[in-house]
Amino acid sequence: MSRSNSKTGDLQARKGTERKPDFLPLIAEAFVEKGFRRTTTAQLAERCQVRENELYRIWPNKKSMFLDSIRFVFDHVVAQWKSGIDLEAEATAAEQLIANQARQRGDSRLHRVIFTGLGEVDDPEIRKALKNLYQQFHKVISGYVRDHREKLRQDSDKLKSGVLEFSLSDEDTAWAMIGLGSIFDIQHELGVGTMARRREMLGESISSLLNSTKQGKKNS
Amino acid sequence: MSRSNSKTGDLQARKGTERKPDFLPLIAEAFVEKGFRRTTTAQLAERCQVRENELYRIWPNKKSMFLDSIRFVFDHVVAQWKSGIDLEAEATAAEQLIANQARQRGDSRLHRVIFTGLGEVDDPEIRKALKNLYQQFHKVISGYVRDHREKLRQDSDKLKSGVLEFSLSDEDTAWAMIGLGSIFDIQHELGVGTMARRREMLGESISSLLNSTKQGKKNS
DNA sequence: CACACATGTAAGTATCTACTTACACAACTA
DNA sequence: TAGTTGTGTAAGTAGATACTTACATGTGTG
Repeated sequence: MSRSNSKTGDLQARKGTERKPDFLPLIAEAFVEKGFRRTTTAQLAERCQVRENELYRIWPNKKSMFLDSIRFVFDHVVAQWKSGIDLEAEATAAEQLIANQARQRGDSRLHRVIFTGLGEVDDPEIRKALKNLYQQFHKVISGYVRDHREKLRQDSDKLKSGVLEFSLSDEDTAWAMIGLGSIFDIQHELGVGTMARRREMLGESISSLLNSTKQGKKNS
Repeated sequence: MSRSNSKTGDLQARKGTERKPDFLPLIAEAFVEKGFRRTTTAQLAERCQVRENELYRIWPNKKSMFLDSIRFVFDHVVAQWKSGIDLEAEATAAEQLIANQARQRGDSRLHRVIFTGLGEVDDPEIRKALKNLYQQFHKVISGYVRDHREKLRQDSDKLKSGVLEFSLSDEDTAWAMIGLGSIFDIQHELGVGTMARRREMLGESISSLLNSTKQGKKNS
């Protein structure tokens, strides 16, 4: 009867406060589906198959459940990115990320958490958590952009001399990629266009920004 | 004492149901600041300097106040765009729009309405209104992109033959521009980076997409 | 003036919901 | 066994808030 199995699908596997890791995925899922305001603590308890006060023994209030959920979903998304990238492959990580994004994006529905969170930015803690989330995303993606362009530069050196200079900095490019992902999510959420067209838009626009060089730009 | 002055700052200028155009800007402003859920009908009434039931004589419920506000803000933003564009100027409308965006964006805070609205997309009416809003934005911007590129093509013909072919379709470019605007708003909202850097990111990335041609793209 | 009707004021209601409290029961410890 | 501590159940509370109702006060029209 004592707990010995450390992880199962059984919600009774762990006891009391230790069950936080069991509950968090369920709670995060609820927030992802409904957002912060529209998710009630009663619903959260029901998903976890406990009473509300069990949750309040773990978290002090609903907001901290939400903050934990933001972090959880972020970790989940980044892990998903990394699992889809083969470092041995000939395509750069950035290229693989684009290809995967166009395929997977919309599954995680991270944006639901983010958008409803953005409606609560008056709260400094939520604001801070979201800012942190974006900055971490940006850091990861910037790294991919840098590596990608490094490789482009090396390939270019072999053919002709002259250093490649890109239109946008790696950092700006990374931000732009995040923005393009956002509009993809919004289109998806609202049912604008078809999935095929959204994918094309995402893939083409990102690779255009990734690869556009100053030489390649218009005259004047 | 009777109403004769049709438009003043005075909220008593019009009477009853006719005062909708007086109230709507104030209501829209409230939603822009706080979003849908966090704005209470009591606050709306206070802003309009009437009791709540006055508002309920005009609108059947809070949601339809929100729907009207979405349309109002959209009109406001598009009017602002157009007022900033000089059709006689040598720069294309798209170029002027970019320059103006980098300067003005963040004033309207349209995104607040949109983001909190995106948290309510379960509601079919709100979903529809937002979808419509995005599609109208897209239509306007697509037109700017088309005109801009038309001019580029004409200029190009004079110098050298060979038709310019752009990396992205006009439509995809327009969507991408909207996405880049979104991330600008998000950065602004969260206080990520400085305004100068955000502006640079927005301006550079948009003009890169606007002007990037297939010839200009990488080899292979 | 008298009547109909629109508008303003104020109080109320029903519902929702985050969070709490009271308490029974079981397990471990002395 | 007795006490303490942790866990589960159920009910409750206090506050917020969308929306309503009752009624007083004009206001225009015959």
